[in-house]
Amino acid sequence: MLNRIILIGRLTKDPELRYTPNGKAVAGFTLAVDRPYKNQQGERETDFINIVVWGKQAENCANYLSKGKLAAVDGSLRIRSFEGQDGQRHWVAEVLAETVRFLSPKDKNDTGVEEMGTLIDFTDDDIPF
Amino acid sequence: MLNRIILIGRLTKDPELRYTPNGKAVAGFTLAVDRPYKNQQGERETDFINIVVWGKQAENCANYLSKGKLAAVDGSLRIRSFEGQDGQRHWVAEVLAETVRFLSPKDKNDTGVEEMGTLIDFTDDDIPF
Amino acid sequence: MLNRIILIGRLTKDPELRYTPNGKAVAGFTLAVDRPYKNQQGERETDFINIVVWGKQAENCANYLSKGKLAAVDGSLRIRSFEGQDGQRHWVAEVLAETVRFLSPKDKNDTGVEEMGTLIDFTDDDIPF
Amino acid sequence: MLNRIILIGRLTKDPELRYTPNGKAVAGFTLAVDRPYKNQQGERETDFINIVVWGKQAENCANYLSKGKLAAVDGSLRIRSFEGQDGQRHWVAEVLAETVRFLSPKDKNDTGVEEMGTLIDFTDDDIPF
DNA sequence: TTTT
DNA sequence: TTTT
Repeated sequence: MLNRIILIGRLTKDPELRYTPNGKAVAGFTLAVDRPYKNQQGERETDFINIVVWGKQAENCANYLSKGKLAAVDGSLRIRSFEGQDGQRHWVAEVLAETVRFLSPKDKNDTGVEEMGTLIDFTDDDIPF
Repeated sequence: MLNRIILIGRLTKDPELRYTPNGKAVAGFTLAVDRPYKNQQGERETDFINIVVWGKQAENCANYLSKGKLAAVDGSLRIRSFEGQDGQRHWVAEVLAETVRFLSPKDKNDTGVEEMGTLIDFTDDDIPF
Repeated sequence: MLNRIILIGRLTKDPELRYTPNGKAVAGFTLAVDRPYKNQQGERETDFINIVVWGKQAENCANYLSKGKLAAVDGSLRIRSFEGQDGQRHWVAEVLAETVRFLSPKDKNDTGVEEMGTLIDFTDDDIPF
Repeated sequence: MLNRIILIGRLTKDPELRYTPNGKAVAGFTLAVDRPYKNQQGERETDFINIVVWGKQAENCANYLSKGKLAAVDGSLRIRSFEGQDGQRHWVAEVLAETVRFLSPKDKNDTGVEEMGTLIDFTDDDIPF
């Protein structure tokens, strides 16, 4: 019915870019997202969350993101079921990104932010009321 | 850079449906969203938030939503500037809905939920990794 | 850094309520969240997402939610690692709910919505600017 | 019922820090949030969104944020009504921040991210199922 | 200009 | 009353 997730974190590795048989680009990477509080042992914990992104944005991610870079993801949570090597059914969570934003400055002498448009292009007519 | 808002509330009136000169449908309505806590006077407060939705979803809202109905909106916050009747510049906030969900059962003998697809149709190829 | 997820779906079973050794209530349930689009075979898919909620809200969920009821969850995504029965390390995703809203009318003759306050209580002083 | 907004943008000015009569800190600032697409004139538009944040986080914002800095805000949208200088009732939108994240590196030779914990501290007991 |  |  409604499924919306927003994450900010750092890439654990460079993105992996693949193409489907029909030539559509798809990129995958993992985001390390620190929890805001410390646990009972006084240590900060981190969730490692798999991200999948399609099309032009996948190629942009492969070009502009790399290990350690800060990124924001806006998408939805998918629970994918797959057959394990043990013949068992397993589930894996991944975030299907609708939008990815690049939050790390391009280089150390630059405070700018590499940005990426969404692929969805709303028409911005005047509203008649 | 990133602008995402999710609301659940009740319509204060029936939606208004208009068409732009180029024939594009646009609907507007106000959502009454109760705050989760009481204020110092012990009363529950409410935010009245204007929603704008375009295209096929606008027509669906006009058909399926009405005063008092419960709805969820997923979209972005816009601050629109306009010239007041006093010649002054004013600002108004409104939510541009990307998705609207109808949460009120169709009728009293039904617990189902009227649902509306998004207009954006992701392709769901197999992920090659 | 930032981890926010909002879901609307139906419970696949009644919530399970437990207590930790130190007497803290915790409830678990699974939400069936339909995807907004159909897949290539023309069928609607569903994500089954595990929810965990603590404290007073856990007890409210156990009292007011049951199989098939519609609920909204606002929380964060956790990836928990555990030792499988096969001695292997596995990961499971779950949503730690900060807020749960009950969206199903109490009974068929009622269009009202059972609501639950958040546990977090902001003070609502006047803003001095 | 549910009111959640997540924004990433840049401060248009330094934050303003005030204290209520009862000594509670409150900070206000405006976030410039670029829209992801260009309008019909081919220009990128921006929403200027007022943020309010209370308590310890208000003081952290005053200390670590300044004009031009990148920040993420997670909170709720409030529509506040006030008496205009013309005796008229007006409405203003503002975001009550629950969490603010500082996304600009501390200085040019540092890619780190200044971070701020939430004030809300979940207990992280083991989940008994 | 406000809904249950 | 606007940021990069």
